[in-house]
Amino acid sequence: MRGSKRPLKQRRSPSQVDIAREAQVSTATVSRVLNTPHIVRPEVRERVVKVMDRLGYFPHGVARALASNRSRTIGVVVPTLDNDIFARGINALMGRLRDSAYTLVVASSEYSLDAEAVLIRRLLERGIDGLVLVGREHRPEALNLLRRTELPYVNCYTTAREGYGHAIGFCNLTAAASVVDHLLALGHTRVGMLAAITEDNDRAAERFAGTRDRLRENGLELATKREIRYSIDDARAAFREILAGGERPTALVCGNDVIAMGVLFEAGAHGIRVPEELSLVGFDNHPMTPHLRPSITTIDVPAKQMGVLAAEALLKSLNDGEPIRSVLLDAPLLVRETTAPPAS
Amino acid sequence: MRGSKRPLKQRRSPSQVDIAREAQVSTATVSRVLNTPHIVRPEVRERVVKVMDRLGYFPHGVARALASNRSRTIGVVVPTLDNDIFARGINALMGRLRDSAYTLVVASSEYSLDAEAVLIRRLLERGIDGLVLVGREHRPEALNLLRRTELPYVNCYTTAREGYGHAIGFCNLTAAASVVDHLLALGHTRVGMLAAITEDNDRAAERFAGTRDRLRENGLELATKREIRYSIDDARAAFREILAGGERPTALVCGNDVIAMGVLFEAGAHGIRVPEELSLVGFDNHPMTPHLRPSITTIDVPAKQMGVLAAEALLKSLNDGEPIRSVLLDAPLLVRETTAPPAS
DNA sequence: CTGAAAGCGCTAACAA
DNA sequence: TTGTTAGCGCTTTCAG
Repeated sequence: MRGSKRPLKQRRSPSQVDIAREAQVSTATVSRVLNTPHIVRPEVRERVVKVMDRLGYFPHGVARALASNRSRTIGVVVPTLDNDIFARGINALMGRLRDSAYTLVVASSEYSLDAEAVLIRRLLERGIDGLVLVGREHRPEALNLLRRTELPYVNCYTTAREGYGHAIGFCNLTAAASVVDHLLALGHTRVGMLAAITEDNDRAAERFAGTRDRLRENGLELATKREIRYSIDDARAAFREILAGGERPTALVCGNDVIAMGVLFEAGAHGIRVPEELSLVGFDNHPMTPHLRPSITTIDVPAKQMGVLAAEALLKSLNDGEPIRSVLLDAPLLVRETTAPPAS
Repeated sequence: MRGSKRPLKQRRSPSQVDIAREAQVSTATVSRVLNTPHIVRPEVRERVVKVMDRLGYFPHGVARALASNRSRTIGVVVPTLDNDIFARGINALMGRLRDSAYTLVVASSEYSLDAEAVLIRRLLERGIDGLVLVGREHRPEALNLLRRTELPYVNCYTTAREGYGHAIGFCNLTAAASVVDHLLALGHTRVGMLAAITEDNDRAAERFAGTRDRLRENGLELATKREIRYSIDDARAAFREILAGGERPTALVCGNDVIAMGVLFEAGAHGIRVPEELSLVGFDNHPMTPHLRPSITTIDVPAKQMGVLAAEALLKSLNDGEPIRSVLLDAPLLVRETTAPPAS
């Protein structure tokens, strides 16, 4: 419902009509001064600009968007901003858009694909020229909407896949595999995983699948597995459970660095030495991970780069009609101090 | 004059005209079904809704905004999303707005008030119904624009002050004072500060001023002071300098938790025991601080609460015409393990 | 290079 | 309860 009681008749700024009258030109000319100043006679242009300044004019973006069918706005839907990896990505995206005078509408789905679909629709209604999403899996309603409107959009934090739209990101499967390779090379055979919730989260699901499958390729099964939220406390609790269950592996792959930190802290509280008694790997390269003692071995996720490239792909598509192309970025393993050969 | 029949752009969805024709009603009725369904005869309403579904209609928010003079969009300008405290605040703000079907436009100023002014103007042009800012100090151009347009806005992370607009936040001055009180009570007399850059940052400036002034009230001067960016590396480097300069205080007040963590890590690298040889206090209650060993004594900044309250204040102002009121929240000191009496 | 005029899709008075 | 009719402020043909 629209709960408006009062008309809220705030006059934001003079209109082009006012400028036109004052500067003795047509509104079309005022519009030209704004959009294509080079085709206006300098003398006239200056007169108009002067009037604009004097009257404190600023363009009415909404009317502009309606008339031109371009809002100069990009939308982005992320699971949450509380996850550093998304905050970083958006900050980069935003920075790039700022330079091009585009604005950014942000929405968070809290890791629900249903919520994401609702938000995508809402953004579409509001009028966006392009859209950035996280992951490649989205609800069919949302995809239909995107197809019908032919809105340029790009999936991030994932890879392109037949029928899933373009992606500017990295491969969680191969990243997880490289984590396993590293652990196997160190001699680990009892490898467990503290994954993030995989429902509605294809990135988490691939980190899990990549880990499990690479182990299988080497004749191993996950020694233990749990799905938890991205929270230090949940990670600590889960690790406590693992300890209580006596199922402690020699190495633990964590769904992301926050989980890895939780385990690291909890291990410390139990006097379990990392990496001597337990190896730990995270994902994301959280800014804290290199500074902790021991520093955390992790996958370096190119959040900033994804943000910038997504912005540029969208801008090029919008401004130059250049088709969006998928980009597969590197997400290298950063071997640090939480991984070592297993004891004994 | 009727131009060529070739539409420049493909339509995003059928328009109300299409729905009206198909459902045998006027566009006004279609609009009513959308905005005030209860005043439309159920029979008609259902017919219209059915046609909307069949044709895949969704409202054109831009046109709606132009006609109604409300965009159902809130804007927010923060220094950066890379700072956890702002990411958290925005996430809460966003969550609250999502529930009310408002969208959020986010912009980052990278701690520049000039950039902030440009962004505020840009948001205003794009059409927002309300605005959330960080801090109380803003460029006069921006303030004039806000005044002229009578846009409802609220300053966060700060307090209200005569002539500075409404604020929903906490007091950095008294927070800093409480930090000093705590240190003095422990017996510290050589207190230093690693502040954040205070230029264009009234929050950082007040944290510094609050610390300095409370010390003075107790007949003490800052033992050492530096201004650095919010970065672990910069904090570590700055602390290294302090050590090299031989000016080491017994307690260090840090501009925020990231800085405190940097100092904590660097101290660890130098074998300096915290809190035995050095007490440390941060600001923000970063999610990591309670888990580190030693856990960091800090000011608990109510980021989430500010986000939610700011959203609610704006929504109430927009929907019910309720005036915005300033709110002063608590930012209590959380005494943890990095503070102890100085080694005598 | 400039002006006239037709809308963009919707809401909001006012009638009926 | 519903329809009619103006616009909202701007861009965009088309003519000149």
